[in-house]
Order: sequence, then C-alpha cells, then structure tokens
Amino acid sequence: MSHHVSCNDCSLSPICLPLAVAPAQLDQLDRIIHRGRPLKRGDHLFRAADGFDSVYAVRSGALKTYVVSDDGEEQVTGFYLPGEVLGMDGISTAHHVSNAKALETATVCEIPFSQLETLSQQIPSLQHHFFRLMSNEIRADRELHMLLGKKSAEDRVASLLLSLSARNQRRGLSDNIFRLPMSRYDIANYLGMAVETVSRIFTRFQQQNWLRVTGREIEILDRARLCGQNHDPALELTQ
Amino acid sequence: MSHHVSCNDCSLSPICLPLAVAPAQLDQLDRIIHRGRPLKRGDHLFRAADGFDSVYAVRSGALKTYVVSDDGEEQVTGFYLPGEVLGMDGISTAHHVSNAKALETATVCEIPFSQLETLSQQIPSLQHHFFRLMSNEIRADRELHMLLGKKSAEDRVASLLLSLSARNQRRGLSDNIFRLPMSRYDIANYLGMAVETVSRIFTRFQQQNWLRVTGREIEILDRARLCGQNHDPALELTQ
DNA sequence: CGGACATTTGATGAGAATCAAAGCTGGTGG
DNA sequence: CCACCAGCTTTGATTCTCATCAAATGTCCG
Repeated sequence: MSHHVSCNDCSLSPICLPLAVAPAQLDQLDRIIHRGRPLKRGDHLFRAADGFDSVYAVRSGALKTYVVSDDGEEQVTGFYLPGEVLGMDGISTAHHVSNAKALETATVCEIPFSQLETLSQQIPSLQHHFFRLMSNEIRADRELHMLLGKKSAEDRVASLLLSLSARNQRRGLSDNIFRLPMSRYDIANYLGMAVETVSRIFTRFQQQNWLRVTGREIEILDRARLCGQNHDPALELTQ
Repeated sequence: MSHHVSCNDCSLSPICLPLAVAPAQLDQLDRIIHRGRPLKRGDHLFRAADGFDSVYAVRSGALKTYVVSDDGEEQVTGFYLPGEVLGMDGISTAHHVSNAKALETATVCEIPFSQLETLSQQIPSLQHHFFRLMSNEIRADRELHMLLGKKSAEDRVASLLLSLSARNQRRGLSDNIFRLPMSRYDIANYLGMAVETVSRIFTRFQQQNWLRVTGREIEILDRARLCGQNHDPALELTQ
C-alpha cells in the first residue's frame, strides 16, 4: 500500500470516478481502490487472456490498448489519458480481451470489479455512473466506426487530434498546445492507415498552417479548418 | 398493454435478459417491460436526439442502428436480431445518439432504463448481466475496429456472414442456411465499402464455391475457407 | 403491370498502401 | 558529457485495392 493518495487529494477527482460519489461515501470507494507502483514506458498493465479482476483509472501518463488477431496483427483500440477508465471490455468474458501498455511512465488506480459491483448496489449514483462510462465508450466506438468507414485519411488524423485536444481541455490543460503520448505508428494503426500516410498528413497540415508539429509537440493553429475539413465543395472553389 | 406475452412464455428467454434473473424474480422484470406493437419495415424505433428513456430487446424481425454525421452521411453501426439488446449508447447522454430502424417487420420489448437501474439495485445478477451486455458491445466494437482497420474487403464480408451465422445458431436456427435481413447497401455501409464491392465479393465467393447466394438467401458451403480467408500464400499459388 | 429500388457487371481512376531509403531523436553506456 | 545505435519519422517512387461512374438487369410491391 505504498503510494497512498486518497481520491480526496487527487486532482482528477472531478473527472474520474469520485465524480459520481457523494463526499460522505467517498471513503467507501477509496477503500477498495489500489494504487499501484508506476509503470515504465512499454510495461503492460494487463494482457489479453489475463484473468479479469479489475478495471483501471489512469492517474498519470498514458496507455494504449490493443488486440491481436489470429494472424498476429496488432490493432490499437484506444488511448487512455489521466482520469479515463480502461479494462471494461473484459467484464463479459472473465478474462481481458485486449492488452494495455504504458506509452510513457504512468500510474493507475486499480479498482477490483466485484467490489465495485457490490458498492454499486449500495450507491445508486455509482452504478449509474458506471453505466454511463460504458455507454460513453460505446458511443465513442460508434463515432470511430463512422470515422473508419466513411472518412478520408486527413479527416481521421484531424479527428484524433481534436479528440486529444478536447480531452486535454477536460483536464484543465491547454487545448491548443500539447504533446502526443503515442508514436506515429500507434496513430496510424489506431486509425487504420500506414505510418507514411500519417506523416505526410502532418506535413500537409503544417504547410497549410493548420498545425505546428515539432516531433510529438502539437500546436493547433486553425481549429476551424481542422474541424470542418476540406469537404465543403463551396470552400474548395474559393481556394 | 396489447400484445402481452410474458418473459416466461418467450422462446428467447434463455438468451435474453431473463437469463440473468432467477425464476422467482422474473415477474419483477416482467412487470417493467412494455411490449409494443409491431414495427413495419422502415419504421423507426427511436431517432438520435429523441429523449433516452429505454433500451430495447428484439423479439422478432431485425433492426439496424445508424448515426448521421455533420455532413449528412449515414453510417450503419449495428444489426440487431431477436434476443439482442439495443439502445445502450444513449445512457450517457440522456438522449439517443443513434437511430434505430426496422429492416423488416419487427417486434421489440421496451425496458425503461431507470426502472431497470432500480431493479438492478435489488437483483445483483441483473446488474451484473447488464454490465456484461455493455461490455460485450464494447468487445464487439474492438473486433470491428480491427476488421475496418486492418482487413481486406473480402475478410470483412466473410466476417459479417460468420457473425450472422453464429447469432443464428445461438437462437437455435441453422448456422449454414439463413436469410440476410439487410440490403447490400446496409452491408456495404456497415463494413465501410461500396455496394458494388459487396456484390462483387458475393459473386467471387460463389464462384469459389464457398457460398451459395440467392438474393438474400445465404448458404455457407465452405466455412473453413470463409474463416481462414485467402491469406495463406501457399493456397494462392495452387489456384 | 409498372415503377422504384436493389443488385450485378464492366470500365476507369484516385487515394492510400507498399517499397525503398534517407534523416532524425532520444535514451544508454562508456 | 558526449557518441552511438535502435527505433522513429520523413520523403519519394511505384503499385494495388477499392471507390466511382455508367448502365443493364432483376425483384418486390402496390
């Protein structure tokens, strides 16, 4: 029980699980949470086929999840930043179905799921919040489905950048200047494209002055264009 | 309260929500469920931006869900067959985020969500089952992510056929001969490809004797090949 | 029977993957 | 503290899968 920071002291509590729990009951939640030692870049938090016991909230750093197909291909399925919860895809199978790997030094809070279920029986708002969390994950997946099914490579990259931007803002950080925790490979894989294409798109965005890119440092210069993208036929004529 | 069939009498109960509820408590679940009048092909069960009140279990027929992007493009996000639950993506937003439309005459059971939450407080196995249902949806989305991100058009079509086959089997129907409830357009849209490509792939599968296709009637002739797909380089040489 | 829509087939083209190779970076150890 | 190396990133050339365009055919339903 080394790194004992209670939810009370955690700066993420307004956007993390405590959000759903009245101050009077926060201790109950706090008691079931384990704070692990930091993960180093490349360390696995869990692997597919590990028994499923817990979900995890990111406290610092960043992780990715990925699945591996029968023929050995990896598919990055998500990026997780501080305040976000991962591991929920294992609930239905008693074992994890994806792998979770630290993209950089990271700390997580472990939340044993059966205890969380018990606690949810006593705290309706916690049950509700957890349903919402999972629902949110499903909703995001629907949007991703649209992105992968219907959108161009440029749209996909823009969309990921805007998502990261919004999530930074949610944590009270700058939404215009931030650092990508993941490699171009991870971005490409997540978005279903080749690394080279991601790289070229960063270059193109930069030439158009929509973005300033220095390695993994990103500055968004023209959010409107990045949102709208170039699909508006009227727009194209005026350029 | 017209079409009153209780869960007790429903042939789907072994694969639907009642699966999670002890016989003694089934009445409680039964009482909160509304059985609506049948939907005709093309009718909407709900639309994005409708208030979210309920989730729905399919009793007969089939539905699709879809989202519409800012620029008006539709993306089919799922197909729902008897015994399956839809609408869970609306939990987190208080309104639905997708649209649900009947692909053919269909009946559904409406399950008011707040009552389901209350009941879940009393029946732990129901809470657990619902977590599992949502987790399952997330897991399926991860697999779809892989499909859209990494797999060829042929793989995608094969994979959808196998999924429908498995879901038919789960309902006690034939897993080799079944009818597609959706159009080629819906298949193409769901899988992120053009109608013409879907059509060509059906033709190709048929020429290889992996499949017999008559309109929407499907017969799977060579399941192994359909699963394995054509990634085996040795195989390609011999053809 | 007719018409709208669904499906199939063919020809062409575009976007992005792949192949190839040259910088760049950051972490490690001397 | 700096040099080195593996892995990351960029850029260019070529290829290929699949989208798009066009049009014929089929099918279901009123």
